[in-house]
Amino acid sequence: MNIGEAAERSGVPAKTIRYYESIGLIAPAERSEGGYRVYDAREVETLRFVQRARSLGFSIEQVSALLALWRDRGRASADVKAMARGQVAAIDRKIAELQGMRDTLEHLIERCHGDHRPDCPILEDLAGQGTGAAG
Amino acid sequence: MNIGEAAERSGVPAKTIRYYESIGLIAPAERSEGGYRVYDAREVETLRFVQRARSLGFSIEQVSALLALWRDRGRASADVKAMARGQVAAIDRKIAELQGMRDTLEHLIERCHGDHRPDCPILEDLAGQGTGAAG
DNA sequence: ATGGAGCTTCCAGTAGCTGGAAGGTCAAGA
DNA sequence: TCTTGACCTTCCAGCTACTGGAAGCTCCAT
Repeated sequence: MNIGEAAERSGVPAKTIRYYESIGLIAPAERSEGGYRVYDAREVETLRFVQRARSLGFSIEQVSALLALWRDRGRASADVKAMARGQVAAIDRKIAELQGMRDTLEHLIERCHGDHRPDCPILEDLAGQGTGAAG
Repeated sequence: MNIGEAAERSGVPAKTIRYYESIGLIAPAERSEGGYRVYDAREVETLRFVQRARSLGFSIEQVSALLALWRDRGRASADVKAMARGQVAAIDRKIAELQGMRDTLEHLIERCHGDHRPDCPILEDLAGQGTGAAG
């Protein structure tokens, strides 16, 4: 199949497939006589794997490592589990950071009249604090 | 004061101050005879404002709007409040997305032995699912 | 032969900086 | 006066992970 169909079946846009190939995340596809990239079911499966891992927040580099583990039939599941745990920890840090921002903003919003008057604790806070308190 | 001191006092790196100037977020600084940028307390205050707003997750474009509101002594606080509410909503969306990722990963981790054996539900899931379930 | 969908490569742009090179300025010390 | 070195200047490149678009080639149906 051509790249368009592979894109449709894997959920990875054609443009992105070429990009993944260009950075070496996936192997260069075979080419037809006319120079078109040709894919089979196996490669679509790989693309799906990449897609799913990306949607779970793994970076390209992490996906590359996961792909290697996936292809290594003899690998220890502990390796994969450790990566997943690391990813959960990273996500937790991001969530905590966002929560901090959120709480600060919420607090400011509560104290802001939100009417036609110019008094606004939100701006006053932004102006008054030196370093960020949310991260 | 020179850019180094302004950076130290505001918490915004010198490099970033120049960047902010280059994109028009802040006004071009005065220059000394030798061509050095010169700052006063007022500009440091502006930089702090920017720093704080950025740390709360506002985009450069949003910060630009907030700066305009801040400088407009007659503005209605409702405008600011609306922006802050929008920002909270955006943060909430991001948190929800991350929570989804987190929960999926946590679930997979629970089912993974994490030992020397190659069986790993994490990889199996990544390979088996078509489209992402976390976003 | 022709039209159009789909493919190719390559360049540029997105957000928000950050690092580094090459060189100018300034104040202190010998 | 000269030198040293910290600090400043501009400009270019690179980071993540794509995405859009231009110019041109291929393939298939009519």
